[in-house]
Amino acid sequence: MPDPAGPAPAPTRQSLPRKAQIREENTVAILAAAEEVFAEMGFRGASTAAIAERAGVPKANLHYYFRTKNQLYARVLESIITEWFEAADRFGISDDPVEAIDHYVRAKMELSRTRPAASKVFANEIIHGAPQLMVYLRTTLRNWAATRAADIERWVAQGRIDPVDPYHLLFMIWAVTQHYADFSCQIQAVLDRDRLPRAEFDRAAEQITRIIVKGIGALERREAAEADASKGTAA
Amino acid sequence: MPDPAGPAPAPTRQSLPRKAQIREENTVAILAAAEEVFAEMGFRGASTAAIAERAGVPKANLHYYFRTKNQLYARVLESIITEWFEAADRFGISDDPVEAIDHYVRAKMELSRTRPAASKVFANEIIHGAPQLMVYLRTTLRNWAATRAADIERWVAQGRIDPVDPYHLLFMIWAVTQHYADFSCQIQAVLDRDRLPRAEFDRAAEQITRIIVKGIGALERREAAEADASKGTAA
DNA sequence: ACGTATCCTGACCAAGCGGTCAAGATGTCC
DNA sequence: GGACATCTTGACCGCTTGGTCAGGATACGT
Repeated sequence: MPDPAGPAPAPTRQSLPRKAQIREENTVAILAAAEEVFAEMGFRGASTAAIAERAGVPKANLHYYFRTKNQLYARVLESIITEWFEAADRFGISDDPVEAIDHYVRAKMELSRTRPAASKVFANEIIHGAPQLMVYLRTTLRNWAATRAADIERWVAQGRIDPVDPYHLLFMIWAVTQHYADFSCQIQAVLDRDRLPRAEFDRAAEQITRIIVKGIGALERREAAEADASKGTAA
Repeated sequence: MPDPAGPAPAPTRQSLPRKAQIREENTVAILAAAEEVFAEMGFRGASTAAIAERAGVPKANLHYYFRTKNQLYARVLESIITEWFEAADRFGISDDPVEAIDHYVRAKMELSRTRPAASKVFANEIIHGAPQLMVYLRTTLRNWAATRAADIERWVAQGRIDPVDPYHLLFMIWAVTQHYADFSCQIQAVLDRDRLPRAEFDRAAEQITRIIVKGIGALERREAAEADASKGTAA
C-alpha cells in the first residue's frame, strides 16, 4: 500500500464501492478503446489484443469483462444507438419544418464531430449488411422513421412544404450528416486540411440546412403564410 | 481433349490467343468475386480462400494471378475509381447548373444501383482512413473537385445560383448518392422492402435533384433570367 | 515432335487470431 | 482476521489466415 491516503474507498463519485468502481472504469476504458479500434480496422480487422492494448489492460482481462469479441462489439453498437437516439428526439422538438430540420441536422452534425468513431462503427455495420443491427433497423428505427415521415407528410398536407417523399428526405439528412464523420478523411484530403475544425462543421450544418429547407419549399411557403397572416390582420 | 470442336483457338472475341484469353477470363472472374467479398466482409474479413471459391478457382490459382491480397485489393479499387471517374465527367457535360447537377446525380445514382459492391468497397476504404487511396484523394480527386468548385463559384458569380460553398455542395451530392448503395440495407429495412427496384432509385434521384437544385436557388434564378429575357425581347 | 513458357493445384507452413485456464492478487463482509 | 467473491494475468490451445512450393498439365513457337 504505497498510498498514504489509506485503504478508504477513495470515492470518485458518491463513493462507489471500490470493486464496482474498478469494474466501471475498466468497462468504460475497454468500450472506448473498442469503439476506436473497430472504427479504424473494422470488426474483423480489430483484434481483441489491439483493443486491450489501447485500453491499457491485458487481453485476458478484456475477456474477463466481455466474454467474446462479438459481445463487446454488440455493446459498442448499443451505446452508439442510444446516443444516436437522443439526437433523434431533436427532430420532434418543434412542429415547424424549418426548426425541426435545423435542430436535427445540427444535432447529427454535432455527433459526427464529437464522436466520429461511433459513426464509423455504425456505418461499417450497415455496409456489411447489418448482421447485428438488422432487428433494430426493422423495429426501432423503422418505427421512428415512420413517425417522422408522418410528421413530414402532415407538413405537406398543410401546404407548409412542397410535396416530397418523406423517406427520401430523411435518407438525405442521414446521408449528409453521417458523411462528415464517415468520410472525414476524404473531406480533409479534398479541402487540404489535416483536421476539420468546429467552424467547418458549423458551416457545413448551415449550408445543408439552408439547401434542404429551401429545397423543400419551406421558406417560401412560410413567408407566404406570414404574408397571408399579416394581410388577414390588416384586413 | 473431350471437346470435339478441336484444339483450335476457340475465339470468344477476335480470336485472342488461347492463353491470353484464359488469363483475361480468370483475372476478370477473380476481380469480380473480390469486389463482392470485399464489399460484404471488409478487407480483413475477406479471405483469399473465400474470394477464390466465389470466383471458382483454387486459392493457389488466385495467388498465381495476384501475388498478394493487397495487390488484388488495389486492383479492385483501381477499377472502381476508373468507373467512378467516367460518371464524374457528366458533371461538366453542361454549363447549366440544373442540367449539370441533374446529370451528375443521375449518373452517380445509376452507379449506386448497378454496382453497389464497388461503392461499398470504396466506402470501406475511406472510412478506415484510405490507407490505399490517400494519394488518389489528395491529387486526382482534389483536382477534380477544385475544377468543379470553380464551375460552381462561377455560377454564383453570374447570379445563376445562390451563394453556396461549392465544396459542401459537392460533399452533399457525394453523400446522398453513395448512401443509396452503402446503406441499402438500412434503406430496405426502413422501407420494408427486400430489394430496391430501379423505380425507387429513379424516384430518389428525382427527389434529390429537385431539392438540391431548388435549394441552391437555381430554379427561381433561371425563371427570373428567362422572364428578364422575354421582357427584353418584348420591349 | 519437341522444348519452352505459361497455367494449375494439393499440400504445406509460420503467424496471428479468439478464447481458455489455473493460480495468484485484491477487495469485501462478518 | 479469516472466508469468500471478485479481479488480474502469463501461458497456452486449436483454428484460420495469407502466402509458398514442387510438380504436373496445357498451350505455343518452331
